Amino acid sequence: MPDFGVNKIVDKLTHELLHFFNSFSSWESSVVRSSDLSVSEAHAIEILGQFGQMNMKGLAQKLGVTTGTTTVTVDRLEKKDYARRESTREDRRVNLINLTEKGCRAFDEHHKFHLALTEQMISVLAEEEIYQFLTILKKINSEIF
Amino acid sequence: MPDFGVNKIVDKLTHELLHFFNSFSSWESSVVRSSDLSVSEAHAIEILGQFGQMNMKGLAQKLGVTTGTTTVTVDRLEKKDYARRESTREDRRVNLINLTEKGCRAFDEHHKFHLALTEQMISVLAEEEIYQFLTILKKINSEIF
DNA sequence: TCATACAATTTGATTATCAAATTTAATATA
DNA sequence: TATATTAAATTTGATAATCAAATTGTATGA
Repeated sequence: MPDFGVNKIVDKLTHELLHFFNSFSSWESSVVRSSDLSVSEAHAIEILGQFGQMNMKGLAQKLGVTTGTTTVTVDRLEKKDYARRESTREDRRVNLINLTEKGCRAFDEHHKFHLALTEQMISVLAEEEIYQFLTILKKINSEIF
Repeated sequence: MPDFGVNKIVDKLTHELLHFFNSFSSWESSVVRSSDLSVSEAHAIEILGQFGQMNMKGLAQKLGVTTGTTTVTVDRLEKKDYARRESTREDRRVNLINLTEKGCRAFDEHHKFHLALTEQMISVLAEEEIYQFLTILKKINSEIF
């Protein structure tokens, strides 16, 4: 027997999630377009800044693209001096990708925008909703994504 | 005088938001790649299915891209019979974009994935958190995005 | 009527992406 | 030890996505 109350909330939540995601997406690209970086370059810097150095495969996974695509992106980041490859002794097939100092600065710069957006979100929420939001996102991130 | 309690929660929330957004993003592209549609085509169908027919400019805005890009996307959707342009009598410059029957089916198909994802999210939340999440997203969407 | 504004398209270039093939290195096993 | 297998990264060849700027066709206000 269907529970219409629950079904309705699934629809509503889906709608709000889509709105949220699409808006976040446009916001992100407009922020990036105002910088020296392309969207995929910025995305890679964001991952590297957040998680620290990693190999091509890991970066590709985090970016959700193939390693071929990631090779191209990292090529460009190296050319522009935002990142560099470092080969490891343990396994000479592996390249560890690091942010350069310029890359770290770009990360901080970009991250400030994210912090500002979060502040904006917080400003429209009640005190307890802020903590609820954090709790909810943590649960979803750890158990689903 | 800085409030360290609040600053810390901004950082945490930003971190979780980024994780959430990036995961949602990869999820979306892997869902799309398993279909006949490209990412931008799917995105356009998603907007049209959600909001109904709209003109090129409106669609471009929702997609967060230029009208030139949108023209190309709609060209492809028309070629594949997912959407069609309809010119209006009131203003012959304007094209209203509609989903075809095939386009509507594709939207439903894709939307089912979104509903399933939302169900998954709901399944890890407590009853009251589901409503909190909806309330929070509504506030952010209406007041910020 | 005519200048201005506007919606959409086109143009020309760059960037993003994939799947598949290739290269190079590590590892297991016969 | 030789050799087959697996694995990381790159390259290749093709297509898709995107932008800014120029263009086209239409509306509208002075």
